[in-house]
Amino acid sequence: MNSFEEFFKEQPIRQVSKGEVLVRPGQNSSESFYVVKGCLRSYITDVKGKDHIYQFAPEDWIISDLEFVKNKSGATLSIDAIEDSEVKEIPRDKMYSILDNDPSILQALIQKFQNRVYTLQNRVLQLLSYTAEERYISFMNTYPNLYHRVPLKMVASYLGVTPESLSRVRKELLKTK
Amino acid sequence: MNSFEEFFKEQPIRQVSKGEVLVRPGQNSSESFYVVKGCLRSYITDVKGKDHIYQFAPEDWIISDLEFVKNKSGATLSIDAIEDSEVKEIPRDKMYSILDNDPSILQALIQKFQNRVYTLQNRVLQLLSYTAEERYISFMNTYPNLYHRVPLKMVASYLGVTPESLSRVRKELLKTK
DNA sequence: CAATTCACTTGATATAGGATAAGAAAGATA
DNA sequence: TATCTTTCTTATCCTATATCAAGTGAATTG
Repeated sequence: MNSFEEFFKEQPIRQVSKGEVLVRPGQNSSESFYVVKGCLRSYITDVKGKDHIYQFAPEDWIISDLEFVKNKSGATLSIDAIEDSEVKEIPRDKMYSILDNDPSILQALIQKFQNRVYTLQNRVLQLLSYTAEERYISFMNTYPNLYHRVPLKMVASYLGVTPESLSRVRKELLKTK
Repeated sequence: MNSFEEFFKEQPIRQVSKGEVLVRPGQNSSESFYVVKGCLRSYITDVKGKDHIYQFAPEDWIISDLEFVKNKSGATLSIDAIEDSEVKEIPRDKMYSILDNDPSILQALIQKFQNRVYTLQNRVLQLLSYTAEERYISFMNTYPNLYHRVPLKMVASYLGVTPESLSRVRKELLKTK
């Protein structure tokens, strides 16, 4: 065993249909999911009942609420399927057992975390400095295979704008080009 | 040697004065800094010449541009001192050599990354869903020892608002309480 | 395939926060 | 202590984006 991917591949495939919820807010039997086919998303629901998408996970991505380990307070992550999907899942405790002592696996995980941090950092900096239009363009460039596949309103939720605004942004872009 | 902290502690202390720049945009001899005394910050300067603070590092924090390893595009990280400070520094290659093969150090680093991701995630979710006022309150709660020590305009830059707006927010808060 | 729900667009109006400008306060320097 | 510089505040005006409200089209489902 020398990688997560291999570990995931050993797991049986689980079919999930569009709309199916895999992780619920507050639930603490959390898992990681490797997406074989389809697309998942993770998101929080704020106090006003509005969703904010934290991450999309199309084919070959791993998604989890691992990052919420330390979470004491309100923020509650959910994961659901936005397309009919096939996933392989690993419960958290099993996940940790993989990590035990093999330096090469640990190194690989560090690499993954570094990528994660890099991505998040870019998102923070874009949220701090970009307009809605700039963020949308950046999203299309960064995820060229995703933006036409995910409903506009979810892209809006990921970018931190309303669907109405994003619709207008898109209209403007079509005009200009 | 079983922790970063120990490794840092072995290094000699370097004095830096307020305003001194430790890492310049584009420079690739990057280092990590452990802050013994004072406070550093990392930030990018966007195309319009505006600073956006990515992180503060008061006593006992480690700050680096490690996270910018993969950065190809325009964004350029800088690190400077916002108070007269004392730091211990480790160049990147030395940093990597520490990580070589000791699982316990690797585990510790993974833990650090997990915390980092958790923090960044919270920041993303707050930027997506909070008003300027809510972000300011959250900042004060999260960093109670920092907000009164860092100039308001830097807090504003960290939160993604103008100093003028933050000043107004603060005024409102004083009224309401 | 009719019905119902969901996704997207468009328009009118409202608002949080930005930009600009100027002054007050507080620190730094000489 | 006086001068210079930086930080913070306050006021006015302005813009990007939100909100509210319909309407249209597309997709799912009975």
